[in-house]
Amino acid sequence: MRASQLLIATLKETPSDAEVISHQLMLRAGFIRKLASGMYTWLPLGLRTLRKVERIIREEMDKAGAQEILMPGVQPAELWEESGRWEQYGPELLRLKDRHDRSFCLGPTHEEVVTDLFRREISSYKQLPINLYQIQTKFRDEIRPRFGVMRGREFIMKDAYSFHLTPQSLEEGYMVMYSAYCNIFDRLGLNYRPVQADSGSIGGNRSMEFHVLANSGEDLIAFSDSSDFAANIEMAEALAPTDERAPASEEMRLVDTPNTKTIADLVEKFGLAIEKTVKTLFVAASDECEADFVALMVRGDHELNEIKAEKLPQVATPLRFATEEEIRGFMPAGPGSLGPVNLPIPVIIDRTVAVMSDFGAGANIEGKHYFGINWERDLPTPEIADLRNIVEGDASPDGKGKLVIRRGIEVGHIFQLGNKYSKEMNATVLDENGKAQVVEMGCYGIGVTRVVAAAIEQNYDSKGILWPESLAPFQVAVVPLNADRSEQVAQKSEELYAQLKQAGYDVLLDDRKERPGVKFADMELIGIPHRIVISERGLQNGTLEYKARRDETSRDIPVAEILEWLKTQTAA
RNA sequence: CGGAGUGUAGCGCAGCCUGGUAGCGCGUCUGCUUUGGGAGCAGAAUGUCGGGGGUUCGAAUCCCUCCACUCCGACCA
Repeated sequence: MRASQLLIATLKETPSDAEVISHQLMLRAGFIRKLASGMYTWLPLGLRTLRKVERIIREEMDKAGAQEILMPGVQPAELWEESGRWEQYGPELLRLKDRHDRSFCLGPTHEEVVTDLFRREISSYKQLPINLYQIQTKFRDEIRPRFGVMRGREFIMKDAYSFHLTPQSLEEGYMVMYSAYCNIFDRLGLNYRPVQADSGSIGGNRSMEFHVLANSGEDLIAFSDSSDFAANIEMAEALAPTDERAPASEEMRLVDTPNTKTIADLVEKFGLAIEKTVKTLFVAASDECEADFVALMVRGDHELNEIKAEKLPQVATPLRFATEEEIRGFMPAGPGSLGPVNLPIPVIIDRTVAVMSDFGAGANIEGKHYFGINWERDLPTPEIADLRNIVEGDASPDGKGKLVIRRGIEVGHIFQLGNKYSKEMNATVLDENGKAQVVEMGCYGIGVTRVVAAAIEQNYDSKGILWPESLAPFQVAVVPLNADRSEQVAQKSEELYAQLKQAGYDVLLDDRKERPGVKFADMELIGIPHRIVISERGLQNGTLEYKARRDETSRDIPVAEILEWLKTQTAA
């Protein structure tokens, strides 16, 4: 490709609304432009990188035995009503009507469509297992799009769906996808980790996320410092403390605590150690609970984990916190003065709370707290559960080592859905006895556009992007200096350009009439991994100048050896 | 959805408080010079000051309203 025929829309200044580095660099390097909040146009350079990501994904999916299809971006409401998600999905699902007033949505995912396809086309167990995938534009009306293409509303996703006769077959298919994903992220040159994850709104059983490690990541991941355990913080189990509960040493006493609404206030005004305080949170109860609300308690310095809380049978799904009004409706105190003593509703305490002694909590009397509370002595120990988010330094749930917390960008997610959709939508095949069997499903996603941003978050310097070889829009930049004044330079650069193309390289010839500084700066900003400079000065000595994007300095290579040299560099 | 903020040339911004002919830097165009790290000089083009309404002799500036975008929050009792 000739630079003179390429839209190189680089920017010197950083657009003011770009927060994270990948967003800034994608704008500056001329990869994307914003059309509306969370929606971007991909410019030629950006599209080249996007296509490289897609190609790697396609190759590995095909190698793993999946078949590519393409489903519509707009989907009929009927399918979503059938699966129950028309009701469930909420405002993130962008709904629209056609001229006949029929309801549709912009597809945020394609379980319904693919399941419908399956039940129409596949009827025998002999056709299983099967894995169908597509690379498609999705639309999710995110509450708050941000960070450029990292959390856009419109984005490209590779989504695959597998169908199996038995859970064992599903497990096998899942593991095939697991290794395909590892191959994909290896080839993309990313520093990533597979982590145990919650299956979220899509539903189902086993699930793993693939995270690219980066400080700008929106997810928190917990790793063991001495095993390969890794889990999303939402999922990581907080083990019960190994310490026994210390014996009571204080009397329980009622203390006046006016205007003390928060744990921080309590710690500050009354000198209570934060580890000696508990938070009491009221959440809506499920139908199987007699009361309207349930009280959940975690230690003052811990956070409630909503996903864990939601899984408790007594707690309503989705989790909903009681409003102050609701609390005052049946309690003589408001939030800020709540605690376990004399509570008229069921109480569930975190494992850590269960081993606390001599602790402080609201007295359920406005403006008063009890200090020196002890389980069993002052009140019976309530039901105990794992309720909190893990914190750095907690014991690893696999019993090996301590947990470290890092940030990650979720770029892939694999699930075992089981029969959630196949059952609702009656996707069955005949088994060898001629009986209809509901199939088992798996689903496997990769955020294609997000991968591009994530790669930049991991690979940049003060001058611009440092593309991994496999993602760069071009592998090699051929940069002639002052070719318009030197016939020799012009000729040699054309010759080298042709040779490199011939040799199979993705090469950009910077034939623009620009000064050297401009060319260097652009090529570095864009992040092309290899640069060959052709100058009159060099040619007089019979050399070209080679510099890898990550190198500090360049080196002169004899003209005749440049192809051989480049081969050694790109192989590495 | 709650809170805060922004909207002025392609990009980055000043001007607004205190109403009076719309500015700066970068970019773009022309010419000359320059030519190994985002050039210099000279000249030029470019604006519904987000939209609508109001106040006023006069509105980018004050008031009302709508829109768009950004940030923070949306369990921390």
